Amino acid sequence: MNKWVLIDGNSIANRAFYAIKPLTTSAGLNTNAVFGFTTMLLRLLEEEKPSHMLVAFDAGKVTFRHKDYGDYKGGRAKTPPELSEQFPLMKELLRSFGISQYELEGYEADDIIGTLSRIAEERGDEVVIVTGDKDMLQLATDRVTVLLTRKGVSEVERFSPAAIKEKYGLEPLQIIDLKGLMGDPSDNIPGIPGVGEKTALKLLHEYGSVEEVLAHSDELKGKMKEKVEQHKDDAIMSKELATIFREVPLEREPDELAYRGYDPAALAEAFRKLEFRSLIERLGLPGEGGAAADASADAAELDIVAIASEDETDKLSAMADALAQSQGVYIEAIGENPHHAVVLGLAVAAGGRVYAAALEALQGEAGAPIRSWLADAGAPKVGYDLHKAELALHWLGWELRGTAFDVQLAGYLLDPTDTSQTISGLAQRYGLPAVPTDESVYGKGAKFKVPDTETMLRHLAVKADAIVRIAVRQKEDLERDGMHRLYYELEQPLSAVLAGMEKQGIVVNAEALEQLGRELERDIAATMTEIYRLAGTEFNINSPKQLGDILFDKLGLPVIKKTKTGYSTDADVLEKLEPYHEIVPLILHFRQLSKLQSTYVEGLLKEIRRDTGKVHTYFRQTIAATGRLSSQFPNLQNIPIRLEEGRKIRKAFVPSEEGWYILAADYSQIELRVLAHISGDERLKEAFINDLDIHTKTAMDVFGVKAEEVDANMRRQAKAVNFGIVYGISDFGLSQNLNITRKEAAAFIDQYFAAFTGVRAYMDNIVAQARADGYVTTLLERRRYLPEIKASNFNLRSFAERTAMNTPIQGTAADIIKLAMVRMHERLKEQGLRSRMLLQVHDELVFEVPEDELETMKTLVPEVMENAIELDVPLKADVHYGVNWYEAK
DNA sequence: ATGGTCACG
DNA sequence: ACGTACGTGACCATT
Repeated sequence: MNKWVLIDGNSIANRAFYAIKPLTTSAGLNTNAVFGFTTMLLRLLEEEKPSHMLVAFDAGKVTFRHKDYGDYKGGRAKTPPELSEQFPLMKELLRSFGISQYELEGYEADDIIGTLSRIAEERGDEVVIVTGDKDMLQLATDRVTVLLTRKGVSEVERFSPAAIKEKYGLEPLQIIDLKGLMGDPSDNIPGIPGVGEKTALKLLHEYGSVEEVLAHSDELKGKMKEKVEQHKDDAIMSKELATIFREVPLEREPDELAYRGYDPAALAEAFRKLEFRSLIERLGLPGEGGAAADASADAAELDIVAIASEDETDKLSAMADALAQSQGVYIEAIGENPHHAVVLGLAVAAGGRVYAAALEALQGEAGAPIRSWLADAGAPKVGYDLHKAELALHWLGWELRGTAFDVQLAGYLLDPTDTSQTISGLAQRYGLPAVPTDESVYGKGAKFKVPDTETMLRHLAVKADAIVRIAVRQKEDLERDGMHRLYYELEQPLSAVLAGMEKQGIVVNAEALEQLGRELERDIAATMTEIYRLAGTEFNINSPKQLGDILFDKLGLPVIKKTKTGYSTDADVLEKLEPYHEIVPLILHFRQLSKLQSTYVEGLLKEIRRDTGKVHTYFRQTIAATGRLSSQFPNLQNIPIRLEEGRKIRKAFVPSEEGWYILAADYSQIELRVLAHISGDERLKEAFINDLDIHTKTAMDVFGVKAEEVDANMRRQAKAVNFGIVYGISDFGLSQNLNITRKEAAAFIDQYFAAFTGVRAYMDNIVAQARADGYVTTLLERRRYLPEIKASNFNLRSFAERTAMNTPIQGTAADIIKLAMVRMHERLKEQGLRSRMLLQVHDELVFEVPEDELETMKTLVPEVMENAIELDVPLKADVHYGVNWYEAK
């Protein structure tokens, strides 16, 4: 059977444009929408394997719909020039792909697709329609599936008539009625004012169509009745406008749309013009002049000396001699966890050559000069993820010092939202010679395999060479963006501090955890038995699906919230269900216990190293978009504390030496202090200068009462408002958190802003600034781009606005504690202290301290933390110590 | 691999 | 009208 893929070109291009970060060719031509469009085409070709394919575009400014309704698409914002200039590129690219495209004066892409899908269906063919426009769901049938883009263009949702029924409770054709009732502001289709999706769906479930709703308008009540009756004509017209016209006079024969694949040379040429090097490589397209664009093409230009074994002493000594002129180094450590990574080898770009040596070649005597070069703090190294390399080498007994520049770290500062700072990606960004991706060399997942040594070493060499070139460009960029000092004075030094903490590790007392585990086990078993008894059957309580069946189908409890796959059973929901059935609190209890058991008892026990008796976390410096650290393998930044049962886990975290103590110091209200500083709000500053209880103070101002009139509940609510402010407040979010109505939440927020006018001004300004600049910054000039701040999609835009409010606050707090860590590291060394910094938990630093240093550390740590930076308000750090982490409270 | 849930700041 | 609090990581069940 034939399969047709019909693409709504304008819709997909639009989605791609707003979803994908700005991207230009070296000549400055915008290509982000083309890029998104291309990846979408590639995925469709791969996944759908179409026999026929067509991309339809809107044509002309006036369509037949304008004849009936002059205002059609009236309110729509103009297409930005950055996008319009990309349409010719897309059309040209389609020719290179050999994919048909079509546009017809007076008709929209929808109508062309509607007509073709009808024709294809009549021939008995299968059709897949790809669009971002929900209206097109009206075309779905047993043979016609509609793929709607989600999350920009990276994901699609597949709609058959059954899926539409499930999601909206409507037949495909009723989608037209839906739009008739609710209208569509983006096309200036009026619908009935005051009727949104929720109301429209309710009406349609009841009456079935626009006509039936209008016929029964007398059954409606109040405002609704009034509106419907007033806007009958609008509803009818809106429905007509939303109806896709399926009789467009096409001048094409169906078989002209047959897709026969692309010519690799033509496609490669098109990609080269667009500078889509990664795609050329990903598809294995021919390079310029026809040679395959594989690693060897680029590597051929490199002068590589590959050293596979320690017998190659001449080469090894040549490598050792060249190290003095070394520029770039790449150390290959395989595996996500650097404490268990396997080092394959390293490559050094030096003196016009790249030396690449396998680990085996470096382990003997001939490798000694290379090992001492690695350990030499006076020998500067430019590399990629040297933090990971340092840890991986550590467990081999090798040292790595003298990190001068790291392109992964610099890449993160230049764009902290770019989740994969790979050498291949960085090379592409700067228009440098292509570097094969690690995936293309090693494969991934179950298919991961180290190739022959020769190939592996060549890959390392290419990466070492690229590092040097990338570094040059990044240094310019860091300077340009004002992040030079942030990099050299903060992040780069911090990297070594973190590696030191991670190598040190922290002792976890296995016996203590096992004891706790046995107690949990008893409680879990008893709880399970009771749950099964009340449910009348045994089931997997850990399965949200099975649990949902028991609670909502078997026991008939009310459904509070749904997830996309079924009933929601999260703690929020269960708490609301507590009064209905005695099984509910038991499930909450079970959840709490099994979380502790699996993640914190069993999980942590697995991470204790046999050789050190410690857990060695990996603090990642290039993950969090705000500038915070993250912690993995295990995550030691989320050890329980809020509930006493879980808090006991902390008793297992103990000092590594007899008679030492765990000392923990945490910033008090650092984020609100930062907010006071950057907003300049006088009242908030005043509160901190006088060291008031900030939540009580907030309650006084929000509720307009005196200090002694603030009760626990008022303080709790004020605290939630303060959290909300830091997160980029919304009335809905606050109402959820406090279990109050949206109106009440909105009133709190208004009260807050009336009192803290400087905070309101800051929130307004930062959003405006993000709009104008496209990014926000922290106090130390850390930057985060927010392209979605201009999105027309309300959700995307709102999210970006909240992020604009939150990131400078969270990020500045992160800057400050990072500064404190670097200073603290220096002070410990300068003062010859034996105390060791072990952990950072966002606003807290954890140390192990010998008894005779307790007094010193009790003053030194808060002093360093409080003076890490000078703000308009004082910083405050509290310090506690004890024989374990639990007692340090 | 993905989604749901829950631990932390 | 829209559907939400900001930032993470680990575990389990399910595909």
